[in-house]
Amino acid sequence: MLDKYNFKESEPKWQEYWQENKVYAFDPNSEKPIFSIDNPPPTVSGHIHIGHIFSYSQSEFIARYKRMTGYNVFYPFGFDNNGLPTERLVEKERGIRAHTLPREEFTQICLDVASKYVDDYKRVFIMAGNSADFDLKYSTISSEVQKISQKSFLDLYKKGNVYYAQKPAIWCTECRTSIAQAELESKDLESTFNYMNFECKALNKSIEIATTRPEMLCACVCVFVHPEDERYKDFVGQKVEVPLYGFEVPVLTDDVVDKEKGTGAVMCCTFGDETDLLWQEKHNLPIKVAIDDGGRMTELAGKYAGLKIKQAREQIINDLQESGKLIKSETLVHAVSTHERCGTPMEILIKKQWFVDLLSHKDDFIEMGKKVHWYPDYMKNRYFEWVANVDRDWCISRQRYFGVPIPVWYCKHCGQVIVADESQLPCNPIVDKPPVSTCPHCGASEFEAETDVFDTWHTSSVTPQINCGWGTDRYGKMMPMSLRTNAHEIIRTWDFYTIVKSFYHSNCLPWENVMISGFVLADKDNKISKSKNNAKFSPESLINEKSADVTRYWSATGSLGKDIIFSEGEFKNGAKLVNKIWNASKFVLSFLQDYVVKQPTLLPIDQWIIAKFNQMQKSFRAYLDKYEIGLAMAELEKYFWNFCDNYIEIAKRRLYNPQIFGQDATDSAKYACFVVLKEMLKMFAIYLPHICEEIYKDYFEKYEGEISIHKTQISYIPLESVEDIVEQGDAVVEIVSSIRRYKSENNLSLKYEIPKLIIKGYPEYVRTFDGDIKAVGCVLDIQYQNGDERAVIIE
RNA sequence: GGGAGCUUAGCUCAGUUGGUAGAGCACCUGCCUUACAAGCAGAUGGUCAUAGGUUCGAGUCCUAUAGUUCCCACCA
Repeated sequence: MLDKYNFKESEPKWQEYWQENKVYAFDPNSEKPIFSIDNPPPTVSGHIHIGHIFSYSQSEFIARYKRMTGYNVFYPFGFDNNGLPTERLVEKERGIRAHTLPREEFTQICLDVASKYVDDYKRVFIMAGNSADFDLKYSTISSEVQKISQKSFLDLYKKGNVYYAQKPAIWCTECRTSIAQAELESKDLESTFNYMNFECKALNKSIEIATTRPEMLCACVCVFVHPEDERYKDFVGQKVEVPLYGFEVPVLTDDVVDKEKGTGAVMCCTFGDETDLLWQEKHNLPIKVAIDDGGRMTELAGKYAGLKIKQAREQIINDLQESGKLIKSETLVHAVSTHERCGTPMEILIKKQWFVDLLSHKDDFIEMGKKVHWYPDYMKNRYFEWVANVDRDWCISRQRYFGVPIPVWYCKHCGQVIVADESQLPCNPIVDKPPVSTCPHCGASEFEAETDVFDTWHTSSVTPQINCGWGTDRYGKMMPMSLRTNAHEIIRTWDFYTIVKSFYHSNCLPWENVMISGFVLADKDNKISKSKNNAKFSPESLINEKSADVTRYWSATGSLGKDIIFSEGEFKNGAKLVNKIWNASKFVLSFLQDYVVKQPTLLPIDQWIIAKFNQMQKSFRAYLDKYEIGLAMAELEKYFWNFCDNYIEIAKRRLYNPQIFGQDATDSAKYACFVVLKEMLKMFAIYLPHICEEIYKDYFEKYEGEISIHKTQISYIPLESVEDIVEQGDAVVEIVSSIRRYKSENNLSLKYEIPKLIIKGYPEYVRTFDGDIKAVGCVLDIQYQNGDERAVIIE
């Protein structure tokens, strides 16, 4: 072995080796039980960040653990490179707007940009030592995946779980598309509460209303007051005049109105917000469209037509003020639902859209959620709460360009929906022909292609179907998958929609277990955001500077499901550990050149270190079986430092001096060192795959026979030992510790030889270790005495 | 407004079923000891957020309170 470990040389070398030799490949012909992981396809929306490394490493540890404990691990790697996130990336990077370009041209640019990013993502994940099987790579824009996504739609259509309807949908005026409830993000925005009078001619008095959206005045359909509000009793049933526009609207009552809010009288516009929507349906109010797809005022707004919402609002407030109609305007901060991708406040527009029925099966989704094992368990609450709060069906059509096409045509004559035939998939209705030549409903023969594409989640919600080969024999055998891994922010989207799809398609769970990871925070309060562009947190610079192993070590120090603070200290500990593993291995192996493995009669202290190893591994496995990667590593680490600081110290005199202690004693130490180091390295290989491979390839390969440490199996060390050997050895460490304390307190060198030591109150078996205590404690003579309390007396 | 997590040493956090408070880092002391000074040994340091309760016994279980973070709702 070399003197110093150089990760800069070692890490790329082994990464290449693993890829070339397909060390992590899934074996479809293996007899071993399958452990399948539904690994999240990262959204191709920009550069990979440290949060990716953190959460992907955590689930990757599980893949390695399962691989090394008897499973045939199915660990694919996908990339979510279609849809709005990718479009936004392309628009930003190229400085273009999708709707200003011909569709084909824009799609081609998206494909080019996405493939560049996919390659880059893959490169960085490999740099981080990720052990996914990249031969199982999928991309959500590929034709294979499009086929499954469209098949999912056809299946839902056949089963009546998806429908086409013209109804109010959540709309993003920036992205010019409908979006789903799950894509909304609540944001506190500053706004103004504007008070104005609606005049009632019949009563010759005015009703005062307050609104944050005065630009919607033109779409006002009525004014609501609370039925028991004494102030406005007279107005109920009367008509009032809308300021600036002059048309009249009725005053109605509804108990949703909050008497305390604003003036207690509220104008209802179609649609200013979701309450308006509720009222419109309940009171069957007329619909007036004030805002268009791109967020500009329509003709309805009169002189404000063509203005952006914000501009129109400013101008109308101005006009109200000038005409003396504005009573007052107060600033306030209120929660506004915005599109999570761009931060634009949502609007409600009536459009024809495709919806997946969620509302009639909420109970089933809850039941499914109960059958899944969530790690950590409390994270399931987020799922249940979300499902309980879902109040609209899932709108899956997007008026965008770069995505999976909705495989549908409409009869130009009667509007009949014609869906593609499964044999046509993947299908692009703009190019392809419908499966019928005449409309089955009216017999007409002209059709209009659907130009919308699917919501990206419509595709990513079928990753289990993609992974398990939906439609092939494999599917039945592989579903449900063993494990889904993701961070907590997409429980309500990815996890939820995946459960919905598996319920509708196969009435089975998509996976048995879900492992949730946290986020990386820069400090106690701050997320590491892309906008801050903090270079020191970039995965590449961390890996280049600190090594992939150390970066992985830091990922492992996180607790399951919890956010982690970026900590220099943990990187330091990781670097120390890697260094120590190297030095300890180098030292131990220097005594084991040309070693021939044979199990000798083991000395008690050698039995002790092996027995402790088995004990540690048991708890290590128990933690990993619960996905507690950090606690498992801590167990291993603790054992390792004990091995170095106590066991090696005791064993090394035998290794150095076979002529004094005899061949049997030396063989016993050699065997224990050999076997413990080998098995420890395998366990460390889960977390620190590079350095462990380096040592394995240099030394242990010839004993194990596998071409990589990552193809070996973690195992217990066979041992026939006396009872209580762990307690016995621990007692020895305790005594040695007392001697060390004495020397430290008396400023003595640790090699100072203590002339006489009296050990009181320890069990008889301690005498067995007489030689070990003498050697490591540097004691010349030991006497044993009985006693009630344990004591170590130095004379 | 509803829900969840967290609150333990100066810092970052462990603490499985209740049984004498733990680790790492930092700080301090000592040690060149024939793998490693990027090392080793040791010391200091905590009313386990607060208040009640259950119990022979509570960091752990129950109830309330406070602080904090997150999720959801609140958009007139």
